[in-house]
Amino acid sequence: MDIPSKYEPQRIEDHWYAYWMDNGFFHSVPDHRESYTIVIPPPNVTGVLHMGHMLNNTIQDVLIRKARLMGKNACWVPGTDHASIATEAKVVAKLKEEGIPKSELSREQFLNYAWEWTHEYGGVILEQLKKLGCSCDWDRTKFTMDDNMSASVIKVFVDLFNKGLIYRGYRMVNWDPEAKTTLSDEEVIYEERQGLLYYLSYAIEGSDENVIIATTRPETILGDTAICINPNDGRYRHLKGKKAIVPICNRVIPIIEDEYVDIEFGTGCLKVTPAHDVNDKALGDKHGLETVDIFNEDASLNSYGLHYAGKDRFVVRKEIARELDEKGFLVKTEKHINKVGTSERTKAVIEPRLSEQWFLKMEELARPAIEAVLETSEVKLFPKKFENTYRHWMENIRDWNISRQLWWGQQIPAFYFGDGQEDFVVAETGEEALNLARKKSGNPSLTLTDLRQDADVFDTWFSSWLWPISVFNGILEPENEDIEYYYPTNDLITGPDILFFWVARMIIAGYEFRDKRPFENVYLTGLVRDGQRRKMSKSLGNSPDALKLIADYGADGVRVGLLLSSPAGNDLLFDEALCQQGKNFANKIWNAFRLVQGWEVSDLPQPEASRLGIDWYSSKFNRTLAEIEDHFSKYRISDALMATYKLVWDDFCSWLLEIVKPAYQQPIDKKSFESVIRLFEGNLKLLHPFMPFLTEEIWQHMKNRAPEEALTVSQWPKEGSVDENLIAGFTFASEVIAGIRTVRKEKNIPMKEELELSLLNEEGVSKDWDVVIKKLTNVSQISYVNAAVDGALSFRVKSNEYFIPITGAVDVEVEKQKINEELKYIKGFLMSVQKKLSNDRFVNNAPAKVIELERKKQADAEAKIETLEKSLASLE
RNA sequence: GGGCUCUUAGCUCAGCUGGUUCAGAGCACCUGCCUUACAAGCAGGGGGUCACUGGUUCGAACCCAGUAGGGCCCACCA
Repeated sequence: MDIPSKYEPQRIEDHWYAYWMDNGFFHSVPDHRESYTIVIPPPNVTGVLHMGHMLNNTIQDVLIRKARLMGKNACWVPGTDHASIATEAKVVAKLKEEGIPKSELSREQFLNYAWEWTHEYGGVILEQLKKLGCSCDWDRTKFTMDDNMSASVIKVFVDLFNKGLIYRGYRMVNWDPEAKTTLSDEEVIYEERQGLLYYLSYAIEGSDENVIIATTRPETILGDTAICINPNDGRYRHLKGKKAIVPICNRVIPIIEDEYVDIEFGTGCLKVTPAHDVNDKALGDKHGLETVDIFNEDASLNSYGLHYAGKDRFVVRKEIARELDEKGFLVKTEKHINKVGTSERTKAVIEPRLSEQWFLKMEELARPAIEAVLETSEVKLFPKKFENTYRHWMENIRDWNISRQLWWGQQIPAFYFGDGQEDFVVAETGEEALNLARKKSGNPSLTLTDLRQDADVFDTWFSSWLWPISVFNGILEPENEDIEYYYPTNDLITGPDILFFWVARMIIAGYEFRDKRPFENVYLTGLVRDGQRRKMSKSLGNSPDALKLIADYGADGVRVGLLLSSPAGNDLLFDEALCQQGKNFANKIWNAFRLVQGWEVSDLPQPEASRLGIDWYSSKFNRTLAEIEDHFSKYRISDALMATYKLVWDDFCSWLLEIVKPAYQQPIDKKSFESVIRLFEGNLKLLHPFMPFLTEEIWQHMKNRAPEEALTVSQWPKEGSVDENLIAGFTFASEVIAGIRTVRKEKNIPMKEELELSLLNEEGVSKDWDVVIKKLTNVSQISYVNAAVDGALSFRVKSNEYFIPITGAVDVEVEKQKINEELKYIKGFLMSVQKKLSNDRFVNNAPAKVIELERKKQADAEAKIETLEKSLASLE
């Protein structure tokens, strides 16, 4: 046989991928067929493939390939995200390595570097997806900063501004002093850190009294503008209306009252620093306090920091604590664990900071998106449990801060023409802006050079929330053929970690800009974790190299490995052993193919066993097909795979092929051969979404096929009839076969030695399957008897008793013991059934169907006991 | 602190919303086999008080309450 006995994925994967591409199988254009669309969650343009990508892209490919086989016009749109802060951080770091600080570059120079970087590394990840077998329509590849993608973002912003949904606000935001930008709440990660609680003494103006205040951030006292006590706190009532003096800077600040203050915490007395704490800001607004910002944008102190000006906040914390101590203001310190917000990207400690930002009002926008998921189910989440989290977030949604103090991204199209709060206009182009500005300012002589564009860019998600629309250019040309045909898309596959960042906002955008849902189903995958349940991450070094895995196990093996244990929404505990299982499965199929391929076909009559086996497998196939469809409809991809796995490995390879297989070097009859090939092809179709490379290879090997006959573009099997009698008959026969094999094993009788089989047929089982039993167990003849056979080994299936005469003595005692054990069990079982049936309340209350079943159980058990007792008697 | 959710075999999970597909699957494990498709394999086998405690019911892995221990989301105390 010239086909290697081991499947060698490396040999064929690139070949078939190129073949599919050359024939344009993944490319879609609108036509008369029903569309099936997936838009890829765009990975960061400079990213590399990690296990999370592998998992969710495999799932997407399974769905898209299945849809393609089902005759739909399948379109999977790939692309990448500019990921403003992540990419900018990388570029800054790279430039820093080269000795170029960002501060020395102009915006244009920096952007040149960033684009260079993007072109160099961008799209690496897309090439990696090809290795995995992803059947994306690469002609449609998009990048969130492509010209028309950016133009879409700008247009949407202007539109929302004109609708009155955008405003500028002086707000407390999460400031990343490292990246010198704002972060959204979602980009802040809270960490528990051991810190100190400093007890500071403030003098009361015009008295000898002091008040002690606890704080974790002594450096912020320079920004204090009030002290706050709880009006219900008797300890401080006498301070009402007095003033305190801030140590070191000696500012005189009012003592105010507010129930916000927790009497139990610290000393029950709070220093208020409106510029550097969200809650203090609220207090400040409420009580009309002054705001003193003591930080520069890199979180070093400004001139309000007095002699600490220019020093970093953490340095100042230590130094000021020392000074306070020396001057007698520091009463004591205590250890204290507090939660510190850190930047997801730069890990820097977040500084709450007041600044001018752009906001999008969300409450109104969110309404249709809430309805769609929670009321009308126009958009369905899988698994459903995420609807609760979704509800919670959406019903408490806050306005979205969409500006970022970065350069990499779409620059906000707001143009300032003066220094007043309202001296700006918003427009898609400079020309339009100029027109508007002339009108608004009443100054017709304004020129473009008088306009100053806002320096900030949009939050990345402000471009990706349009993704399902903008990839089809549906914002700029709302009625183009593509958007009308492909939108709404069908399924979205992504991780639950970006449910709010992305999924919820896409739903919002879908209704706002298209008045339609962006997709129907959202499949939320789990996170990929390692064996110790740790999240896979580069920093932990526990994430395997995706490409190496593919090299080691084959793309199909890795795909199967990933899917085998990843029910929707459950975390996937990744273990390379799973890929090994996938690889083994691929090899199994490969060898089944080798077997069939090696058969010599001849014009012989079809053996009865083969006919029966083939009919049985057809039924089994159809029944499993229905199960698989059911699993797919519920997005239970791993169950669909497992059903396929068992069908192919157990039913097809272990049973059918063994039934049909001709004796050594004997030819096979033509009819059986053709049937087996047809059934094999059916298997390949079921397998193809999971294992595209292997199945295409075998498919093409089996017959010479024209390109349009490729498996990738063939047709998913149609539902067929299921003969339950055949399946039941086979199941019974397989138990008989297992019984015979067990006897052989226990008695060490080699397969080569022929056996004879007799049976007491109490079940009234048909003799049809005798031919199959004979073939698979090397039984020469099966005879039907009326009484137990002496000196034979026996076993039972249901109420049938089977006898195998053997040469040499049968150990009667062992046989008796076995029968007695069975008797004991079945009698116990009968008792429990009888107990139920003699319970009047059971008989009166249980449904008739259940009672009938119990009666059948009783009858079966009694019959079996009779059989057992007879054979016991025959052994006496 | 608020909300959601989970606990079934050594591991990862099913168990379709009380009753023979009720105790399952895959992997792992054990025992035989290099049987001419496949040792990446074949055949056979062992293994679970369904977290715990009560309750409802003729009947509970499944429903209710409580306990213990995980996980997720949101908010966040200076």
